[in-house]
Amino acid sequence: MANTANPPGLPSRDRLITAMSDALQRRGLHGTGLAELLAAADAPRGVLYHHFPGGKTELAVAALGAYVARIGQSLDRALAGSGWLDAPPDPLAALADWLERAQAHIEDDGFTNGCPLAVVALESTPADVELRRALAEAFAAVRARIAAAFEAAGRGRAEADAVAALVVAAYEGGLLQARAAGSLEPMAQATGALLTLLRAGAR
Amino acid sequence: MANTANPPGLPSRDRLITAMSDALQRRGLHGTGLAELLAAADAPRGVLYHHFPGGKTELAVAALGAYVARIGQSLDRALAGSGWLDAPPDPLAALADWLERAQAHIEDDGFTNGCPLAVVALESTPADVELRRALAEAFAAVRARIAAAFEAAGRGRAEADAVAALVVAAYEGGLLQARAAGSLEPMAQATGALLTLLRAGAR
Amino acid sequence: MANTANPPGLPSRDRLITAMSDALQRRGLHGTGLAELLAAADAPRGVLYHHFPGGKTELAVAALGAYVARIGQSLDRALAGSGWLDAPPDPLAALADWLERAQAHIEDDGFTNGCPLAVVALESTPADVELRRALAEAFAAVRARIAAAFEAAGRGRAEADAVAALVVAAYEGGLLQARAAGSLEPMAQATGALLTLLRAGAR
Amino acid sequence: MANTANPPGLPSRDRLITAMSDALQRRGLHGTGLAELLAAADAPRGVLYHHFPGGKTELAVAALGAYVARIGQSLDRALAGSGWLDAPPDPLAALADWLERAQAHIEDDGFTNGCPLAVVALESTPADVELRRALAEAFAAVRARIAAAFEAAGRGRAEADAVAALVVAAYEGGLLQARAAGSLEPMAQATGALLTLLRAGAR
DNA sequence: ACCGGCGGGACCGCCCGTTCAT
DNA sequence: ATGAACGGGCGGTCCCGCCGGT
Repeated sequence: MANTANPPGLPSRDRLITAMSDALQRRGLHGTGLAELLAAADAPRGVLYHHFPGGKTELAVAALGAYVARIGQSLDRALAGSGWLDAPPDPLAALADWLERAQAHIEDDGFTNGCPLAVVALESTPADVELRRALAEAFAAVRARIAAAFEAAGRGRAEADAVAALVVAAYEGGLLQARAAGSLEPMAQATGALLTLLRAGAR
Repeated sequence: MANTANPPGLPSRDRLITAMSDALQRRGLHGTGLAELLAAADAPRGVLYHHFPGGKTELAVAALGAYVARIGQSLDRALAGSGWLDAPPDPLAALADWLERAQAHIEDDGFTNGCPLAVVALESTPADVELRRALAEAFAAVRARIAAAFEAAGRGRAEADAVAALVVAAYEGGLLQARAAGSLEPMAQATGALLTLLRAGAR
Repeated sequence: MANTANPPGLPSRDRLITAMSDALQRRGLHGTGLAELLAAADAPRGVLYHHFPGGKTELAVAALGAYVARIGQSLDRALAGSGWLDAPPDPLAALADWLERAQAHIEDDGFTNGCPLAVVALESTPADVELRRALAEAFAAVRARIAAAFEAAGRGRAEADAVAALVVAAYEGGLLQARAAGSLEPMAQATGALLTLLRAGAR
Repeated sequence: MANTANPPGLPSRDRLITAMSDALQRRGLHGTGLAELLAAADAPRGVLYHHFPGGKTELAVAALGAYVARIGQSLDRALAGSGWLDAPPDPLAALADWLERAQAHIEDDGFTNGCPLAVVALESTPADVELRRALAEAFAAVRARIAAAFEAAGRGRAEADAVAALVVAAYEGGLLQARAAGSLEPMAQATGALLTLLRAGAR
């Protein structure tokens, strides 16, 4: 989510994935040329097709995978740490914290970075099967993680799933409005309203 | 929002705008070539730069403007018609209706069409000043329309604004997840949860 | 030769000619688009083809004609004024003066303006008949004017013609080197050497 | 200087340079499209930007460099061979020979080929920094070569430099008039007058 | 395992010329 | 006599994918 610099110590495969992940957040898939990726990763043309025979698309899929893995861990840490000893965890507080930190990052880098999942979701067509499959899995995984936390906190399965979808939607839709506005305000409003409503609903 | 066919009766300028609007919903700005726009609008290359000296970007700005005008009218009709005679209007019911119809459309066309505002918001960078300005105004206008309805229904100004941001976010974030999933479910869950929470909050 | 501003008082036909003359001196014929000419002349597209049905080429021919007329007058004034009362005129001194003033202009505008005749001569091919005819006449007229002055000063016809050709060549070739160097030096050297040699030859 | 055919044995990079050099002599930089260059060099579009990332301009710079190298060698051969055994070399005779041969070529190809240095000097603006730098170096190198010969023949440094500038100017300005006239005459007159004056000046 | 070179298609922008209403 | 709209062709640039050679 932050604007990751590209440490030259990593293998070129990883550097390519990082570069693609970064580029997706900034300009999306079609707005990103291989040349800039290769330059950013300081890799020659050949290694891309060595590691990713499927070319640009396969690299994008890998970048999406890496991104979900990273965000999944981040959520896990936040939601798991929300309970104290045996006390029941409070996913709302954890979520509020997580969103707070995320928004701080977003504001810090001046709204240059969006969500790679979201851009690709909007740039791809149903014909882009690999991308769409990766996206479907990615979003499902994130929602599942959040839904599990709400279920563990006592909400029903269906309600937890719905709330998870709304949480993700509020994040993505808020971030997107923040980028458009060049200001955190709409995102802060959206997530704020969401948390208020959820807290009220939790009674 | 639906996939508008391009009536040859309209002037070429309008046909270009329609074509761009359509293309943005499908593949985004960078994924759309001028060739396909011109083919869809049945227009030669020269007329584009005659009507839009700023080229692709200026056309995109125009398309975003046309889109927001269209959706603004749609919202106006829905939210204005929600009151019956002198009875106080019910924005929640109106919104539910509107979302219902929108989702029906989205499912019907097989998730080929997203929101042009959202794609461009994610594909553009802060350096794309014209686009970002257009987007900022567009989203602000939509939020204002929704917020006004909630304010008219008795909510405070700040709360109405926040709720409006969340409504837009839920729509955009839900649509985006639906496209990724190739299924309406996540969007239905997100909007469903939103309406449930809002109804509960309204008491 | 100087960088002529475009007084809005003149008829549009003349403004176009001035604009073309200017542009030729800066970027040549192929480097100049009609759009910038029309903008510089503040004229709509239609008037160009009204006054110059032959389009860009015809306008260029007219600009070349206007340029020779202007430079011809300038030479006439310089060479005619070189004699005092009934004393025999001294074309060398007149030429030296003229070249001096020309070079001052050239240096002043930072080598942005070259000679329109020269550029077109080098950009055109034998197939560009109208241009080549205009150029042939233009250069011949200039040479004739100079040759006449030398003949009047007592040189033989053939020698005067040859010297005139050399004078023109030294001017054009010097100017061209000055542009390339971004410095007046090569032109000053060339014209200086020319005048020295001519003075020595005149004894 | 002559219209070089393009031997398919050479690497594509060299074929492109040759093609550009040729085209510059005929129609100048702006009058030359990449398509014809690529066709003449029998090269696909990609290789141009592989070898010349700076595009057309970088190729033009390379072509200017190749041209000046070629003409430099030609001058070296002519001027070096002008002395016999220990006899002092006669640059005037060598120059006369060289100009004779050059003009024969020029007349033979029907004034289709000019000097690539000259066209670019007149088509470029001070803003075209790479081109102008290349041109400055190119002309300076040619003048230096000629000046050295005159200095070796006993003329002073400053005089030799000035004469060299005049020689180059007479060549360029003469060639340019010949193209315009469609006849060698003006160039023959200019170079003839130059040599006469120089011989007289040398005593 | 790497990498420079190649291939040619497609990108967006602008070109110059014409037409048809004023 | 003006000027807006049109017409497509061509401008230079950069694209992504694939080979050879090492």
